Amino acid sequence: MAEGTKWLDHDEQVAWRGFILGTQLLMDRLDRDLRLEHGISLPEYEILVRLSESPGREMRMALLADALCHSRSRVTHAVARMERAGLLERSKSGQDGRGVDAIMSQAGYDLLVRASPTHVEGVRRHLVDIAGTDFPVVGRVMNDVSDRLLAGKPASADPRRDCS
Amino acid sequence: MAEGTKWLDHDEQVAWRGFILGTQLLMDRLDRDLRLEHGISLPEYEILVRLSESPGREMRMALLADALCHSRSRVTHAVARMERAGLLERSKSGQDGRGVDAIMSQAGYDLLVRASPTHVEGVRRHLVDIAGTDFPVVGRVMNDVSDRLLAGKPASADPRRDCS
DNA sequence: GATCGGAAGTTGAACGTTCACTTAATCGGA
DNA sequence: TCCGATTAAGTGAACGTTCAACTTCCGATC
Repeated sequence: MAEGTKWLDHDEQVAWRGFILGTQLLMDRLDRDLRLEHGISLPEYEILVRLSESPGREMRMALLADALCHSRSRVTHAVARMERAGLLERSKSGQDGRGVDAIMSQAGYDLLVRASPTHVEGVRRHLVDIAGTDFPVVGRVMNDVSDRLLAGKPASADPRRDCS
Repeated sequence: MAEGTKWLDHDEQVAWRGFILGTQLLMDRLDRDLRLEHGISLPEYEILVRLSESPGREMRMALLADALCHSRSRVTHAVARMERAGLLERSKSGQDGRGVDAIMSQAGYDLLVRASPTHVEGVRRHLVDIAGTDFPVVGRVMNDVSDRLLAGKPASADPRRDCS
């Protein structure tokens, strides 16, 4: 124990375990609520959100992957499942012969409209309201954490488009 | 959009997305580091930590599940894999004929000793140091989130032993 | 001292993610 | 213009978690 490692003191330990447990319980809860009430998972919901914010409600697969910080493979599988469920369609992108656009369907948009109150109210009830005036602090810290962990992996060549 | 839902304003939205992305990247990174350097996942590491803190370095399966807030089934599978890997053993508990104890092996303890610097340094570098003086705030918030989400589900009958 | 409800743990299938590999299309110099 | 490198996307197997049974055992009740 006398190596160079600087261990966590008691308070840090309590904070860290609270962090791990809290995030785990929070994400589990948000996921569960979406599944039970709308038959959709949190990752799927996030894909719908990104598509809905993109012009034409469509997005290149790679852009979707970068925005969510998911692997290309993961997005391929997820989009394939969602296409089977009728939430979106795929079509070869015009410009780049390799590219594929994921295009939100009306059913997908309708589902998002129905599901978003569930999600937002969950986020409020289980995090925002509990954090109170400290919520901006938590947000800033976790944004810094993201920035630090993203630095060094330029991900995509497009500036300002990585994991937004 | 004119229902009762109170949507997130711009700053809240930025904070929330930073939170989701930051926790995701952080956990992925800690998991990856443990896997690459020690061939163990973060959930497996957490099991080793709990066992190491328990008297006799052994723990009832249900206690382990409650402490980590994992399902019984999940712990059964994880412990089975770790037993195969020689990190621990299982033996029927004396008192309760239904009970099973997970007992850390010397190899498991040695692995924990080797892996913990990796983990702790990762937590420091990627979260504690970045949060700086705000880290206690983050810890308090996430502990409150945990408490709120645990309230209502007494989990185990043992007071003060739920998901510690 | 039999019976019924519940708790502890396991099992196997289904599902979603990761990983390594493959295919196809584009880009950038020689 | 041709060729090698790179990028976009998909594929299928492996892995870990969830879910719904299921078995075994405890404990309370009458």
